[in-house]
Amino acid sequence: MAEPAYVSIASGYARRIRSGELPAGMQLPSVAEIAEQNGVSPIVARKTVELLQNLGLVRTVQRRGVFVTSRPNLVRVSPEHQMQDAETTFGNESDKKIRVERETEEVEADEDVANVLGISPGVRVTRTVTRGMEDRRAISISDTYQPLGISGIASAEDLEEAVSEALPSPAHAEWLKTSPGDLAWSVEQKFTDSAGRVVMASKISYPRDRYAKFVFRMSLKPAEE
Amino acid sequence: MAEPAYVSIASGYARRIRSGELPAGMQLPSVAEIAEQNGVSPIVARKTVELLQNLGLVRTVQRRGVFVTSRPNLVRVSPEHQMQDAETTFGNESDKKIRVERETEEVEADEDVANVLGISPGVRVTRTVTRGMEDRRAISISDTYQPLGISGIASAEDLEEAVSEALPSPAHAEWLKTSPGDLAWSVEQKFTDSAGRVVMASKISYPRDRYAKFVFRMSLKPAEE
DNA sequence: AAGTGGTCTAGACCACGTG
DNA sequence: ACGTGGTCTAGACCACTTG
Repeated sequence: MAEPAYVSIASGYARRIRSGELPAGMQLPSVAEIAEQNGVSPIVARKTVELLQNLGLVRTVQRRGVFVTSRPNLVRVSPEHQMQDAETTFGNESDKKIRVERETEEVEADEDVANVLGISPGVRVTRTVTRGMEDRRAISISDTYQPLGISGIASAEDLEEAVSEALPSPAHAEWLKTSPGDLAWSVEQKFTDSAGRVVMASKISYPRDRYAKFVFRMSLKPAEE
Repeated sequence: MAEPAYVSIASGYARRIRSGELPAGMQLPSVAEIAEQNGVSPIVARKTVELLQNLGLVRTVQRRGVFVTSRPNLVRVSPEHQMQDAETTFGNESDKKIRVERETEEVEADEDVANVLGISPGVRVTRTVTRGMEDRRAISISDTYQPLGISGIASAEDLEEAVSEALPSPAHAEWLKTSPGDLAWSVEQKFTDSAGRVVMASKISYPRDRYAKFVFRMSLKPAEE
């Protein structure tokens, strides 16, 4: 039960990236070159790159090459409110300019949305699409739903967030510029008020190659009653 | 830019699994059969299975086959305290018997541990290994470090958790029975007291095929000061 | 003995970005 | 025109499980 070739080759690159020998933005050898240098077939070299990609250490750009991730430690700190300003969400994590754009419209709730909000399908709700970018690269996109007449989360008392990996919706995939079949980080948020009503629900997608970790900070002190 | 074959084949299986047509525990056709049935080569059929695996819908068992995940909705609810009893951690999520075993020893802090706890390398600390299993299957393993003389988290005021995917340590991989190169969910916990001292730090690994989501619940009400 | 997943070889074509 | 990542074919061997 020896270590597969692609694991040991990837370990070498991982060590050199973590040590700083291969700095952010540097281009790695092409798949063909990795294959040649290590005496393996291209398909094994490709698995090497896939593993490094899943580890968040490199990202591949179609028809250009493999690059060391520019921001391996970008973290997403929770709680994040989709309606707050960009600086509060990402401000302390980045030195680059982050921009957020929003579009709001009134739509009829489909089955999923109705289910989350606890209303009937077809009822009209407010939908806000929020797109975040750093420089010119997409770093997030979300669909936020609220019952009509509610805006903001002032009345919210509790927040539940579920982190998973999932195939993004077509609209999310297009904004994040992910390839078909690529997974994305998915965070589903649910804000509830003291009566247990859901006042806001969001589904946020993040490109996997931009986030190394998801950080949650919480106080263990009891809330005042 | 059409959809790759392995994505569309996987979508079909995903739909049938989600609809319940393929129930939990059912064995999927073998890679060779999937290849034949869909008129593609085995390597494409294999990518199909890999995608379903990354979606958490199936899990593969070496030399036996591919099976629909038995518990696609098992969630890990935070905050989880490594020292608490198993029922509190997992109780409301499972109807099967969950067992936790612990081993505590005194060790010298290596560089990583010293760094997290804010002490010098070589200083002796308490290390607790916690292993969780459901039925006979491993569902978690963690290394918990505490400064000597502190036990429990009674003095902790804040908790920070970082979720990522990572290659598990050899000891973790062995317990979780993952193959070399397999990623695992990794949660790094840090409990700090009012003076900002780290009173407990844990690194927990979870097998990816056992957890569909990581859920965090938090109160938005201000803590009492 | 047969079947399985996991790894691997040695090729191939495509669409697209760069020089 | 060339190199790139992405996809794909048609085979192969291994270690192990199951019947």
